[in-house]
Amino acid sequence: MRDVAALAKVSTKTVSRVINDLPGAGPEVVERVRAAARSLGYRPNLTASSLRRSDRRSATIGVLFEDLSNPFDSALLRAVEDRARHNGVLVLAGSSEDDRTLQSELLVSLSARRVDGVVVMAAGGHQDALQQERERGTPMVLVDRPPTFGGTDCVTTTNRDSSRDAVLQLASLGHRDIAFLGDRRTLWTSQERYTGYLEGLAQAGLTLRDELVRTGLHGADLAETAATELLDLERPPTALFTAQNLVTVGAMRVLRARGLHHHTALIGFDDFPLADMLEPGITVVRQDVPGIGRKAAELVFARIDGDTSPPVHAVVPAALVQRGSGEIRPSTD
Amino acid sequence: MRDVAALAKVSTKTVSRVINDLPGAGPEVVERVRAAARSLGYRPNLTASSLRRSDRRSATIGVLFEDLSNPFDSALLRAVEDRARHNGVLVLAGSSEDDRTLQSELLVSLSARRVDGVVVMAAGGHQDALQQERERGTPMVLVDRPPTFGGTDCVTTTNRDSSRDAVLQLASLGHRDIAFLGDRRTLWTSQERYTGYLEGLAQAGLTLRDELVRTGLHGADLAETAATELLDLERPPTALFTAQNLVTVGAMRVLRARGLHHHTALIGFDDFPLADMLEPGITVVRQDVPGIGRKAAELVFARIDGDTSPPVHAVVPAALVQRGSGEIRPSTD
DNA sequence: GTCGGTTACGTCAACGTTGACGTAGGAGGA
DNA sequence: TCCTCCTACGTCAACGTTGACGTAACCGAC
Repeated sequence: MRDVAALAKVSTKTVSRVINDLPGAGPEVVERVRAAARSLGYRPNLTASSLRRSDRRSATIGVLFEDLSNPFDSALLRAVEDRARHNGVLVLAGSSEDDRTLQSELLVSLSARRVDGVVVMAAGGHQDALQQERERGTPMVLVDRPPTFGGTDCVTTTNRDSSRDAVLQLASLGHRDIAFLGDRRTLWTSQERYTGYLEGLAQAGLTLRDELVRTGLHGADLAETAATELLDLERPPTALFTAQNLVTVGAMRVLRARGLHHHTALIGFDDFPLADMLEPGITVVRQDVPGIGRKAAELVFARIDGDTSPPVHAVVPAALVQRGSGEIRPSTD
Repeated sequence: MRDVAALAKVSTKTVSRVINDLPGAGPEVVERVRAAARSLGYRPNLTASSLRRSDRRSATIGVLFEDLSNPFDSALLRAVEDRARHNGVLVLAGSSEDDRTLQSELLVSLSARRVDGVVVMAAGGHQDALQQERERGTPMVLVDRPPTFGGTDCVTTTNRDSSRDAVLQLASLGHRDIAFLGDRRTLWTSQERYTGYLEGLAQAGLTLRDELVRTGLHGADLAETAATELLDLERPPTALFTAQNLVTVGAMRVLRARGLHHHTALIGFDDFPLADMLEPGITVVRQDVPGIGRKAAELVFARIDGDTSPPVHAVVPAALVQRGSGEIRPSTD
């Protein structure tokens, strides 16, 4: 910047004015400075600028999801990114791997870089680190899972209602033995979906069979094992409700391996690519992922802009997408 | 920091020493400073620190891919992120949407934040903005597509060789009419895969039928149209080589709609989730995405650490994964 | 002609941190 | 005893930028 000022024979302050399109620079000087900046390949230093400016904004937000390579997470990231770009804001992204220690470290890293706000998919268990960061004043929005502490916005989907609807659809087709396969119980979404499952059973007048409930299935492999065990029961389920997409994939693998994919009904929570291309197509509860991301980004930016209205828990509706697997009737033998 | 210093009754410089674990602070003082920092909730400001430090590192790198919600891109991002975390480095991520203007703007944004280096999936067409940034001294590694300018590392896969192998496999099964469906011709990968296709045909002693080549298929919809047209030919292809994953999906949809998925062979470039769950499973050329990401990250970090050896073009081998669709023989009617 | 107002600059200090360097006090050796 | 060296601090300035404020020149109005 000093070099540009010297070359254009003005003060650095005037260069600053030109760069930021502030008034107080004559047209001729503006042109001279622009030319000098171009010829020297000058790039303003945003970090220095934000250090000095009164608003102290870094025009950067942090995004802390479980696994950026997961389609759900990456679609969410993309939605947040689009909204951020719209505001001239860049995104620092990290994967917490659902590990509180790692999440906490990443949060400190983001904080050290003075991000203007964060969008977090909270790791399971206590949220002390998140709460602490929030209490330091960092604008924060939780996605997918709500905070266990107060004063913080979040965006989730209709986990319970949509799960209930899925179970009700299976029941209405005549299924009486509907299994629940869920992710780790520490996850709020898992619990909600399980509650929805229970509500669905109750509403349909079905009684819960405990041995048809398998949880703690983190990853497709564990889901495969669980599905295998379920199908080996003396009275196996005629329908499966899988409460997470990797679990759905694991269950599908087993059904397919046993040639049951046209006989055992399956509804999964969370859509996944090509679910429509399988035979049968997989009926799923589809979350509005871009909608969730957009909403989350809108909330952070509103808070960053000083919105002090009471915290919001936005719920973005999910929809049941019928593709075949969830419309299979129980075998009549 | 001043507050911490005041509370611990030392100078800010001593606080700095304690925070950075530098020698020159007595054990008692260290403890006092630590306690003060804790009680005040002090967080060092990395941007101010990097402004002042001599190495001028921001401990942040930029990642500029085409679309972060694309599974290929997000898997790559994750691999880079893992390697970065290992170095205590955070990742600023952006989607260029294969738009040079947008890519250039994002590059300027990254540069303004003084990232230590960038990993870029170059947008199609000229690479003036990339070259300019590179010439400013920013460590840069291109992934998926090589630079059109010199002095820059890149990591790609065996586009040509693997495409040739795919075509040779189809030819060895007896296919003589093998179609090529490719993405936009401005993309280097598209061109390479097409060249591999030509080499395969030549090596198998087959002659190229121009009407079996369709390119410029950006997205599954265009691929569907092209596949439909191909199958409507008087002498339709008995095998398809689809050179990008969305193109593969589009082609699959059409084959399925026409009931040809067990009769027309299909090999796609790039794996995608659940390709093994379809009927038939889709034979693909699978890139080693984590390997590419890891290598790219290693290269940037080496350059950031001052490695001045000649630029490298790393080639990470892809593998043909046989799942059924690529092993279909031509109908004998 | 004088005055208030505006425009187009410049000067200075500060944002939070650290490199360079200074200094006081104690340990150790000749 | 005196000098040297080391340790444990502190002081100062600077990184690149901008807010606050100053100032010189010019304009129009009375």
